[in-house]
Amino acid sequence: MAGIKEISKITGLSLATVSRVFNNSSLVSPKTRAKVMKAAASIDYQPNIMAASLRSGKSKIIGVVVPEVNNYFFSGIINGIEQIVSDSGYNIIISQSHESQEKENEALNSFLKLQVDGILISISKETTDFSSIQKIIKSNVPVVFFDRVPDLKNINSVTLNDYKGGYMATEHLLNENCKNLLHISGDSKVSIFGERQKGFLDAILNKNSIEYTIVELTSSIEMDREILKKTFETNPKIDGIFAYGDEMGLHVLNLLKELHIDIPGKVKLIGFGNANFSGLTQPKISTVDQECSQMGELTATLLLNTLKNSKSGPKTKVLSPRLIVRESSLSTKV
Amino acid sequence: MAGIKEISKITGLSLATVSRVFNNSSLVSPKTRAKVMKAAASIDYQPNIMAASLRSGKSKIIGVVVPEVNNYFFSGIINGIEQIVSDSGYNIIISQSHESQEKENEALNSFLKLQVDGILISISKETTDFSSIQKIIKSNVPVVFFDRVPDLKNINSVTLNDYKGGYMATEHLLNENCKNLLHISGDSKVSIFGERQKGFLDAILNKNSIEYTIVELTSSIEMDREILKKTFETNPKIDGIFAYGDEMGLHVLNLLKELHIDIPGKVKLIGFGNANFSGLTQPKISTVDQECSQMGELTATLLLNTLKNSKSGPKTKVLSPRLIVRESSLSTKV
DNA sequence: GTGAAAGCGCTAACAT
DNA sequence: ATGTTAGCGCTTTCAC
Repeated sequence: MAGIKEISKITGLSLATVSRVFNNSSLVSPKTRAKVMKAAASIDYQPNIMAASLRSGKSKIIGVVVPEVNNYFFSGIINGIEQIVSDSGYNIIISQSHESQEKENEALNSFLKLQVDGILISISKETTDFSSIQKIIKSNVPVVFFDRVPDLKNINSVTLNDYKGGYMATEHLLNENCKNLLHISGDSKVSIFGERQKGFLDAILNKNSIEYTIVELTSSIEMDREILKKTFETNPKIDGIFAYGDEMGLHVLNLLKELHIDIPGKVKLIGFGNANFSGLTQPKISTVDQECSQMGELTATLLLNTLKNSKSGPKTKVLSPRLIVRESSLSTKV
Repeated sequence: MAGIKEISKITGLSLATVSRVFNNSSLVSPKTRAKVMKAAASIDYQPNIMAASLRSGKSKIIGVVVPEVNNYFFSGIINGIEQIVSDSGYNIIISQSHESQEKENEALNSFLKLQVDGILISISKETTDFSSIQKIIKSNVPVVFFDRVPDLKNINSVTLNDYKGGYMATEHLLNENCKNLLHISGDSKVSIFGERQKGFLDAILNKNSIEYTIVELTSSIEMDREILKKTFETNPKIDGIFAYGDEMGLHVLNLLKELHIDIPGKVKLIGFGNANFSGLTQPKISTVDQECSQMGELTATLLLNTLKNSKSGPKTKVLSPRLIVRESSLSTKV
């Protein structure tokens, strides 16, 4: 591995000067800079980040923890992050928690050992013990939470207004003349699902003659199907469904087809998340967009700013969701 | 940041001894080891990987480059890799090329600067210039290619037998009595798509009275739809379609529904990749499974072995695909 | 089984 | 504008 020493030898300049060239210090003459760059090219020089980090205390690495990478929403966020971070000289490293508290802690520890300069994280559904997270915060590594945030004070966060999203989705069903709603909720202890549920309830509040059911599904899809089947049998008057996610929406679509219940004829359906397949189903699933790319960009920007002006106090940003009306929730075919 | 020095101070032992404890050197007495561990726990010690790497020349980091992370296949591979690597003490860092040669090179360079111990990569569709890759290989960082491999000699690789997959898919359509086949191909210059196409052609070879068409789609989905529409108009006798991927299969499904052509009644369809949504469509899409998890595991194992026995010569592994028959290709409804 | 000391490649005072 | 030098936190001979 050819290093800075080699370049110093070739050019006859000191290590310091060579180093300065690569750190864009203004205190180098153009001639010297050119000479160094030429030598660097000739030996195919790659700066050793490890050494630089060790000395400077800055690794130029940002750690990102997401529950799952194979997910339209999170991968959209990652793309947003990459976009912002790419020309700032930082590298990002991605870890998946696979919705496990343990793996999340492992990832966080790895990041610490790697001396990352900052951490971006959306916590797992399972995470209820925030001690690891608080350890990180105390260790003075800046953290920005996105989408799924822990219930802690004084943290940086970028979230979606899930309450509003739930409200909008429900309101849309009501506008389409649904009278008997079903909300298929995720685990309401997870912040985002709880908020969507609240939005659902508040949209119905004060509306007359609207009935509703809520089922909270947290198990396997096979079990969920059975529960839903029972729900439809018990409650055949259901004419509007708000599913907490598009994937669940797709399952509902298939289940109702099996039960020979027409969507949107008999029952209207709306999902959440604007997954890539939601516009490709039959009928196309109405949904709520989560502005993932924007969320990624904001999250990264927030961290980058914190990295610049060390102490600026915790910042919070809440994005507004966007209703996307497609075929599954419309009485009039499009 | 509490370091090894701190522990040395607390325990009264030398730096060397403390270091040995964390490196599982056998030359430490159990008593000493216990004392060190206790001290480490008391100050919440995290080893500094940067410093260790710098000194030892081993970063314990493996870099992974994939075209896209939001993709059932690649994320499956990543999971496979994680599984193998997790209890080996290595960290993995993931970069996306987004199918761009330039971003791929950037990722590779970042890895080099980070002094990764090894690289796992599936090259982008765009990559035709292998100079960056050859640079890495020459730099003695072990590389294992998976799925999409460059046309180079003496490389480690784990691939799917895409030829066989194409053959199987086509044979299946023939067995279902299709007489006029359409193969929707990806860019045949990309190794995997070229192989699938060859498999398609060979399966038809020597079969009597089978007609076929191949369209190679490499542009946007809107353009692709137009091309396909024309193809069906020009060639109304098509009764079997082999699409190079499940996403394209889904598009075909929707397009044919618009054109009021029944699947599988009038036309049989098979995709490739076993994407997560392919079993959730109406009808469910028949496909070819790529054994992604197994591929990830093998890829990681191959690298880990190379990392152990430095020079063992390039290894090559080819996996067999698995036919998954669902509704879209069956005459008899399931 | 343990310790002393050199040094990995680079940066950042400080000096010139 | 350039050079000298100390040292980041750890590993690793070599000595005892």
